[in-house]
Amino acid sequence: MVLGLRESLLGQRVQRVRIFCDRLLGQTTPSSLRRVRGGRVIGLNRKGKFLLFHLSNGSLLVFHLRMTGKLLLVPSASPLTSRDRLRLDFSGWDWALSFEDTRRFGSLDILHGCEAADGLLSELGPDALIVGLEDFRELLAESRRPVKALLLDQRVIAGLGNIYVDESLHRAGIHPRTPAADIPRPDSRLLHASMRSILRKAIGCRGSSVSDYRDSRNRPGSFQKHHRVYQRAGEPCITCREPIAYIRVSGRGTHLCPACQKHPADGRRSS
DNA sequence: GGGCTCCTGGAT
DNA sequence: ATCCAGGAGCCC
Repeated sequence: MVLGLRESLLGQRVQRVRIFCDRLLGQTTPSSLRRVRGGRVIGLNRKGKFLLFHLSNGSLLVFHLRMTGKLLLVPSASPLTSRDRLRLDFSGWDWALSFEDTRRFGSLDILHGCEAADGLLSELGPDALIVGLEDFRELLAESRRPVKALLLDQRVIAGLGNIYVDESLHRAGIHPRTPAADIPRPDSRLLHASMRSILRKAIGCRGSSVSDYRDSRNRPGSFQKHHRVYQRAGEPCITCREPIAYIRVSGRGTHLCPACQKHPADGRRSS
């Protein structure tokens, strides 16, 4: 998402911001909206699941798409629809940025100057694509929570969601309920590697479109074609043909292969 | 940890 | 009608 937006938006000057959703509006103030106007997009980055628009006037727009959010480039002349939650117009450009979000869980925070370092982003753990193997191992070693819960916790490690956690654990052969600290060194190396390669590949595929995700040019992602467990309950495991199971782990629907991903306690319990 | 909440819509 | 969903914050 960032890559696609960056090539089109970088250098554009914000002409106006319109918000059509009370929830989104509640997160902003009229004065902070005013301060955004006239700023040029000088940087577009990602931090975990947050999208950061740096403007030349010191404003920082922080989007989070949550489950159903989309940032779409639309012709600036295109009429507003009931799906539009926000519209960003740019000076002298025939494209606009539209934020659509069926379930309205998405967010926009507008920060200025030094505020940018506070709150929100400061709580985030290291990005899953940046954290090194040894730091990753330390994060695991410090907790006995189920490894799935740990990987989903953005304060521990930022950027992973339900799909990529399930896929990473499957490829590393780790049961999602394994206490993180119990993961042996060879397995944590595997997990670190699979997490990185899956995220890189998924980004290359422009994400996974389980239902309605679209990139900024309204194209679905294609990584769902490479899912080995997510939404494959009952279908044979790619590696061992065992049917993929569906369970609940720390409140989240979880897909795994019961044969490839053994829980360490299973052996003890059955003997 | 588990459970509930914020929302809307699709599948069954 | 009921269950489920790419997320995450709040409560006990």
